[in-house]
Amino acid sequence: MNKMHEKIVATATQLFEARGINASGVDLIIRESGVAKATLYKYFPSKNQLIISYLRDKSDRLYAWLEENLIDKKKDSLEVLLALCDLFELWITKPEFHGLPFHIASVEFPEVNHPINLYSAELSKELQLYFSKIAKKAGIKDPETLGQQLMIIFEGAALVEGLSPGTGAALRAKKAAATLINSSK
Amino acid sequence: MNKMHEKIVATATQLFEARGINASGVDLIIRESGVAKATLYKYFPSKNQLIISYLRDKSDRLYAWLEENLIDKKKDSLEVLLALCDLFELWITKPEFHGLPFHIASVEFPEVNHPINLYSAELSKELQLYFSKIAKKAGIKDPETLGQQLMIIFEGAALVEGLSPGTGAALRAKKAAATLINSSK
DNA sequence: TAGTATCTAGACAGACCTGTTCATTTTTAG
DNA sequence: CTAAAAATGAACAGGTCTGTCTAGATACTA
Repeated sequence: MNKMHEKIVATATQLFEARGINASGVDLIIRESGVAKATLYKYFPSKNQLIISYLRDKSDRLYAWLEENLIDKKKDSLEVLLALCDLFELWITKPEFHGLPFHIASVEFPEVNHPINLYSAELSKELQLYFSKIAKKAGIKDPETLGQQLMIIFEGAALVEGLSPGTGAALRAKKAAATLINSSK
Repeated sequence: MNKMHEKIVATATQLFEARGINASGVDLIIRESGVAKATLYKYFPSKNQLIISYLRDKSDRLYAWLEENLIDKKKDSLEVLLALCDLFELWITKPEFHGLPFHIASVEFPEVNHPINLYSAELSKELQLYFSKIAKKAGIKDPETLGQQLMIIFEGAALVEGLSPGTGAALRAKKAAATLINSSK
């Protein structure tokens, strides 16, 4: 895509995840990215639009990373579902992980009709659908239920891992997920 | 306690949960509570202290409500653990529920050394301990693991319920919790 | 009723926020 | 090489934020 666009999103991503979205002002973003304010406002008509671009970008990258790592799995087996859980455990224990972006955004913009809250809800549903789709392919009886349950577990794990790092939350979440998958065959 | 203190915390609670913590300025809190700014700053030397009082108060009320509703359960049985899950499902589906307070606070103040982030982590550990304690009394083999897993599930459910209301997240979380409890006997 | 402690309204400082504008410089393309 | 397009830096407007301070009204206590 566009070089400036990318640079701004990359810098915003860093700042949003390190300091929070509301705590990362436009002046800080332009200083850190070395871009003029008028340029930022050329590519993003408002800070809200920049936040939405950041959320979209993070989701895209997550799905790309998941697909890349699931490519060699049999698409219609429990194996792929368990591999997905492994990947989530890996993802949320990475040192650079800072919580599910759309979830953080929905907390920072809690008003139900705020565009960022609405978009966060969309991304959340998207992720839930992704889980359910893979559960269905794996032959799970009620894939929608299991899909949502797995998402609940990993969202919770992301939270607890962030709040109490090093207490094994991600690993225990994965084990809980495995138990649940086995009970849902 | 003190009347002013209570009134300020009550108003702050309402605003924090409806609009977010950072979006609820001191000026708004005093206007809504009908208290002078100097009075607020007499009881709370800073807004941070008010936030911490709010977090403490919410936790206290939660534990009091849980204890009150668990009082007639046999303290050393699976029954009490399942009742606890029932109560959490009930709690997070209440219309006035707006997410786990300490979790929201930790997202709004993500810097790891910020006093509110530190206090949120404390409250999170407190809740995990509460789960583990009850799991232990219920005779669970590894109560610490199950305690954390249950907390992960209900934190996740609180999130998903908030982000996608009406999709049955809380109920499915409770069923997942029951499955997990049965596998941990 | 007198005196003390408490609360009130409001102005104020100093910092930060988003978004706009404009003259100047740099980059790009033919 | 030249002309158009893009990016820069800086100032500006209008608003918000936390926290301080003061002068006067109100409430409690003895």
